[in-house]
Amino acid sequence: MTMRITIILVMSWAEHARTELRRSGARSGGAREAVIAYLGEQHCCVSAQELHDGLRAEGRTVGIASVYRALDQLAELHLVHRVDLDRGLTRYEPAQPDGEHHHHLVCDGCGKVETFDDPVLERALSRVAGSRDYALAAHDVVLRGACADCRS
Amino acid sequence: MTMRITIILVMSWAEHARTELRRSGARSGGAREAVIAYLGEQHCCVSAQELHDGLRAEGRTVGIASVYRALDQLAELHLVHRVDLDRGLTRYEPAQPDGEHHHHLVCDGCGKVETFDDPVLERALSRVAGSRDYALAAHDVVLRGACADCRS
DNA sequence: ATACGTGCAAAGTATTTGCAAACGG
DNA sequence: CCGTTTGCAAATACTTTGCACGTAT
Repeated sequence: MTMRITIILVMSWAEHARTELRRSGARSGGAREAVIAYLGEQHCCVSAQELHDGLRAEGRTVGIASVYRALDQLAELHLVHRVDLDRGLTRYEPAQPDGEHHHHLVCDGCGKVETFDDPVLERALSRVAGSRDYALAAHDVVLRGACADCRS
Repeated sequence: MTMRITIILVMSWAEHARTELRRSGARSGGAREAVIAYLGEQHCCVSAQELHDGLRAEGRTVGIASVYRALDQLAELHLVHRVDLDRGLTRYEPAQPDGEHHHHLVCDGCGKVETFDDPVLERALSRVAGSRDYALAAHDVVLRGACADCRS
């Protein structure tokens, strides 16, 4: 008789981020920990200001400079993606360790942000990068238009 | 006997922009004219500062505020596209009247910017927008990576 | 003539940096 | 202890706005 035991190791993004930070030689501190905890609960991108305000609303007061420093550090380790949806405002979202990601669809009317992913799109992007001999590190795709509600 | 005369009207982007501005009810002035002339000579996107410096180098001194105002107005009429390649810095490029456009490939190493366009990519984007019932107004695609030179 | 265009300076917004104090390993 | 992290304030970078004056139509 054979028994097969499968252990599924589920590590949340926040845990993953803490692990990678430790591995990179960083110490831990309250401000960055708060940023990680907050980001881990987001399903889509947030701006530094939103993050700052969100933490304040939870009672954790963190200097805005520390928010930016934490985000920089996380981006450096590829733990967050920077997303530019509005000009002049950077948004950040947790990056999945397995490279899984999505893109954004923004409604010009109501500002609503939806996400999507599309294998054909991804293949087209890889093909373009390959044909120009670029080692692709990141890619951003933003679609803008009027959603069904805003058109009716 | 029938004679068919085909007149191919080639209008430069700058001429087209002037025409559209006039049609929109705008008057003409030195600052905006300098911006249009400068943009018309660009093959790819430039920032407001680059444009301002470029004009100054040519001896045409234009207030930076007028540069921004001209760019806003041109963007409003869809005569220029705004392009975000770096966070916190908007670039502008002439928009072809026929909707023809390209996307950008940025080298993380040397900062070089190349352009590309790809029909498969465009179709994939249209399909995504359609499936979500969005009337697509614009789309931005930026690929980032290391170019062949920077990898060797 | 009258609104639009322009330049300057001031204000605004997002982000970064200098520095001294607090803190973690 | 010693180097990292943090908060504050000041600095920076880019862009917008207020206002007085010039200019095109």
